Amino acid sequence: MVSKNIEQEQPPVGQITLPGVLHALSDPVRLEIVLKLAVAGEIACGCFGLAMPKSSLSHHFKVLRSSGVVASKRDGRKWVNSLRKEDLDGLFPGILDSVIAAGHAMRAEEAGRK
Amino acid sequence: MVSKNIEQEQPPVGQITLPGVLHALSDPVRLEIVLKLAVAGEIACGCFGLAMPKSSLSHHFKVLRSSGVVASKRDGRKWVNSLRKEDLDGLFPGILDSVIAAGHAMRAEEAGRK
DNA sequence: CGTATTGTTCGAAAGGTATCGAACTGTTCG
DNA sequence: CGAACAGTTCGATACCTTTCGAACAATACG
Repeated sequence: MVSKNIEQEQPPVGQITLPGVLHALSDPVRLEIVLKLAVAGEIACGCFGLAMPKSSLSHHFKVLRSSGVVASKRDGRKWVNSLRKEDLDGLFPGILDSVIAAGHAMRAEEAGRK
Repeated sequence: MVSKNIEQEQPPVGQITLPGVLHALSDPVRLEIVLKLAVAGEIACGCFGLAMPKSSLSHHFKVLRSSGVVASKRDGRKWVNSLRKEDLDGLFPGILDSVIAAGHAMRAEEAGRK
């Protein structure tokens, strides 16, 4: 039996909902995660520069997975996370791209205002 | 003094945040309100076919206003609500349009599945 | 096998959110 | 003025979220 639970958490395309996705993206920590994934493609959970306990990060990844935004797969002893970009683009064209673009702009502006 | 409180609730463009907007849109009731506003342009609070008490509706409008998604103005004894489309498009290009399009597609699919 | 690594799960505390009924404010109209 | 209307505000309840530490599982490596 291979990593049973996590795969079940990730819904098929037909079960992804618009409010669910928007809710997942509406948390600053999760938005940050999505922005990094958008740039890096695939990252393990621990490789974010976020100052949080592992359990908090794990919670946010669970929300991202169960809403259908992020896919996670085992690779050795890490988990490799990636955006479900094709699924989301097929369901809600343009949303992911515009949120990512706005999120990056937001971060750039925050950095400039420091 | 003219309708003092409500205007203060509506933030200037500089105070609208991406997580705030996404959170406002992530509730099914509020998403429904936004979709109707997108079609109708301007609607009074009571003119939604939503089966809810006035106080619940009022709460959702408050969230929509304080996140910067909706503007409300007095007109006689009604309130006229409208989307802050230009402000949102300026801040987060494409997000509102893609959410509205996805929301309408979602509703159409729900109707077809009845 | 034992240990380190990576992340999950559990339980609890603190705060936020949705929902509702009842009371209230501001506006129009007779 | 007084009644009707449109929506807000208040208080209460129930639920959901975020956050954290501690304990647990799965994998890799010596």
